[in-house]
Amino acid sequence: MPELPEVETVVRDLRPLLCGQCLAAVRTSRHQLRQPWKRAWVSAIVGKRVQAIRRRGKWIILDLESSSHLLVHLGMTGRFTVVESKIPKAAHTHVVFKLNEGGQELRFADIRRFGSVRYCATADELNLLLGGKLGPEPWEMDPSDWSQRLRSSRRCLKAILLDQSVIAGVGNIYADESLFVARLAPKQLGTRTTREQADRLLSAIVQVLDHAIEARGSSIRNYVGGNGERGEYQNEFLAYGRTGEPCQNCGRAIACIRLAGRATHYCPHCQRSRSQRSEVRSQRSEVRY
DNA sequence: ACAGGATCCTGGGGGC
DNA sequence: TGCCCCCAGGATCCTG
Repeated sequence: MPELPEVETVVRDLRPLLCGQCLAAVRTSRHQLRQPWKRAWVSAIVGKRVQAIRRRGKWIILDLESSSHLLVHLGMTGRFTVVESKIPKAAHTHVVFKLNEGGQELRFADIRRFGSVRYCATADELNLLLGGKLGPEPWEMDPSDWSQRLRSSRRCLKAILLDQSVIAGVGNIYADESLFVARLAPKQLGTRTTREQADRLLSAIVQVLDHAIEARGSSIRNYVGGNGERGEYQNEFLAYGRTGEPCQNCGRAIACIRLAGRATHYCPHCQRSRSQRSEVRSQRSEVRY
């Protein structure tokens, strides 16, 4: 499931392989992706050089000559890799860009077709697609702005973390991991978040993402980096996918509930909300007196 | 206005 | 062994 660390890994892998290369030909499969491929894009792309490759949230942006762009999203099962042209195409390969040097191809494969590849003729078109609907990158988030964003939402923290217009790049895995590190309840409402908790959560997000990028992201099912290598962060999960296993802080079992339509893993003891803590305190005092 | 749910899609795993 | 059903979840659309 490619989230920010996986997308960042793909971009870092592809950068030395793509920058300066010319896209010499484009082939597409007959299966349409989420964003239908337009035939006119082929002639617009062919012959253009890749000037840069970068990431914004979970989106991959290839900057092409004459201020045009390729915008790629890996969805759930997308793979964006450079491979030797002679290697047979994997199943579910939907778009292939032939590179002018080295006998290689840039291939986009996606089993579930939740991903997308599209062409933007101008920077304005790209900004229109991404600009309005993506919040700041976690490293660039202003802490007081972040606190404000949390406190003005009546949604639970888990739902807010998944909202790309609030903070860009966090998905289900890193939302659970960040909330665990910050020791905050996924169910806690944004409006009930203190400034101290907001600071704690933002540091946890940055810490978890930095660590995951170092490990080349998490390979759960299909994900591989731009060079085809898997990630290793799945071996370091503290909460995600560890239902029933002991919490590394307190030893109690990690629970799994459904929040914002997503499986949510957390420690019911370490990640209690303030109201839950005071409930426990009053129960204890009842027992004592 | 906002929150939550349904939808798209395929492979893998569990149950029978 | 084989079949059916459910689950995984990012973005977007729909509903209350």
